[in-house]
Amino acid sequence: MAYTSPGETRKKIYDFVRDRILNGTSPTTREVQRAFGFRAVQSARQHLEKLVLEGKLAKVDGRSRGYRLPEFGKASPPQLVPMLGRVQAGELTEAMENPPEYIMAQTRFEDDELFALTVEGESMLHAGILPGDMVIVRRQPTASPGDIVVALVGEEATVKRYRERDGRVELHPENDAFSPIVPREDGAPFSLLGKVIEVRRSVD
Amino acid sequence: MAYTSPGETRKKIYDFVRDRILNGTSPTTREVQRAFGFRAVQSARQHLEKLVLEGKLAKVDGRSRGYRLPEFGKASPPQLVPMLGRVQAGELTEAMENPPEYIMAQTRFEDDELFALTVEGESMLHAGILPGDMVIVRRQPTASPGDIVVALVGEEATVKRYRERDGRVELHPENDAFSPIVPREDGAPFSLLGKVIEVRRSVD
DNA sequence: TGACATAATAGACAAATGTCTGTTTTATGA
DNA sequence: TCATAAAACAGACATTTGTCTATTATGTCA
Repeated sequence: MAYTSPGETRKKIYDFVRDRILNGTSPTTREVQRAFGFRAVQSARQHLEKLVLEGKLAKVDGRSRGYRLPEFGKASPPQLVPMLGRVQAGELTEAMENPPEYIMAQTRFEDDELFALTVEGESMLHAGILPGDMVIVRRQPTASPGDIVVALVGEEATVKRYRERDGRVELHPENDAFSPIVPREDGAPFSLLGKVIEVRRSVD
Repeated sequence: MAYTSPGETRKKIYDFVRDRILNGTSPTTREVQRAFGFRAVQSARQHLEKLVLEGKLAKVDGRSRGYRLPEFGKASPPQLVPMLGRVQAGELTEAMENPPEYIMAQTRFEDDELFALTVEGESMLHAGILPGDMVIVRRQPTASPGDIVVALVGEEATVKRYRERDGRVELHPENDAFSPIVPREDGAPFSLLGKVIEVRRSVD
């Protein structure tokens, strides 16, 4: 390969490795070598090792494809959260047959505690949750007053704010056009599915 | 390893591989072998290849650490978006010295077009953007009416809705307690930084 | 120009890794 | 109980891959 000014090739190599890592697998030393047309492995290796010294890359010594993005070390690892299109009564069984869509998230909870839903209706408008928003939910059988929760009311899953009045559970919308849901009083039994821990909206 | 009922070990191997991939690197055949105490490489290999046949895993033949999550193939690859704490006037120079924090996103835009901000103030309350929300922004010098944009007004970055009236640009809040920002009229020059393409809120 | 750091090349070795063929053991269901 | 499929084991080979030592070429800067 032609000689380049110091740091010039280095930046390109960093971009290359970064892209490869984000796309699934860290490259090997020789893959970098070939990608840049080096005639010696050591050329690629020197650049990679220096990127590690500079802190731009991290590395697990000795392991093949051992280069990583240092950011991954600090943050919690990415999680795949299944998008549940329709919520079935009772159990929240994700349809494993037709492989569900996943979104990436980084939370402090376990993978299998999480699922995601698309919000329908405007009942939580005042809480900043709009129709079409995606909510990431942590499955839990109970909640604290003030939590925004997902509950199964009849056949439908709804997002509401969890309240307690006189020791009784109430699900409050955040929109004056809607009324609170109170158990027994209106005959609609509901079960708590979980607590909303994140809201996402694409305004693409 | 002791013999287990069909499919029992398979599920555990899938979970193991999935975890390893999400944590940075796909395992090798022999790493799976050791992790499960197989005395033969082929034992691990058989399970892995069957997981590929079942569609649970994807694979790049011949390459070391070639197993992947099939979801990655369908969706756009994850991107690292830098979180900009403070926005400096003029250029949005991300402080590369102190390595910035990153969040993961999946958009249809290029990596280097994106950055993220934390929203301050309640001027976009009615658009479902609350104080503390994180917005992912695509750098672009222009916008279309109706877009939610990030603009630099004086020294501060604000989120507003982009409007045009009589051929003049206006930045509208979505909260009656705030007033629109009109260039020249109130002497505050502003420059468009980009368009908000995603809103995220942690209600952890 | 000359000194020095960086970039690139050369060749090699041990270990890791993907892959293969064949055999043995166990679970499962008719 | 028997046939069948699945699970686990054995041993091996060709590449790939990380790593190393030494040398040559080029850019940078005084």
